[in-house]
Amino acid sequence: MTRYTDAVKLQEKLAPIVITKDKLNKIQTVCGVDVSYKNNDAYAAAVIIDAKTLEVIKQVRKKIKVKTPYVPGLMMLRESKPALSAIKSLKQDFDLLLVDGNGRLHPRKCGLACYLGIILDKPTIGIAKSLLGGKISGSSVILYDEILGGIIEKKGKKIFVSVGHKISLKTALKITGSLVKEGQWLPEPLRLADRLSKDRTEIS
DNA sequence: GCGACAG
DNA sequence: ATCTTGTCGC
Repeated sequence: MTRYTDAVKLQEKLAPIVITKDKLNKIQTVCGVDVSYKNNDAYAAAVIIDAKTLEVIKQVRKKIKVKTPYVPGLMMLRESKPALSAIKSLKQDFDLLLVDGNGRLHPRKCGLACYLGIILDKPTIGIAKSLLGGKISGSSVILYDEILGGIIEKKGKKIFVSVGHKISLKTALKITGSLVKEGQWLPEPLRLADRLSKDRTEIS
């Protein structure tokens, strides 16, 4: 029994637990999380912004050792620990989580965003910058005869939005769109977390 | 068997 | 994701 097989079974077990309906209160703060790599180190960044002004409220950076390689469909094995570490380091609550990776738009309908959403029990949205699977039909992505993702295009580039947890695809698309600043491609929480995760300054 | 494949 | 120079475009 490999680690990969266990991960696949976990995804199959969690997929039915994902809540795809709106179970959220007023969204005042949004947290974005992203991870970048350098050698065997993961640099995770989490940023909380005000959903209305898009101004940063709090941000944190975390350096973690990682051995697990990236395997398509099993990104949770490589990124969940660093991501959770950064989010916990914030020591501050938020209303919605934006993850750099897919939610239900995944071979087993359980991408990294679903995993983190369930673990944290938070409304969560998955945002992927490229397609992992599925067919594009208009502004939707269809996988297994089911619409599992939506598309938002800015600056000629697309982002693939899907449900992470406790939110509907419709609401996820609406909120994600409202978080994209004029002239930008990615929603603010992720654009900032992405930039911060690439900061290689020594972490004290 | 072959190709595709979030970050 | 990361490796990498110059180069095209606003």
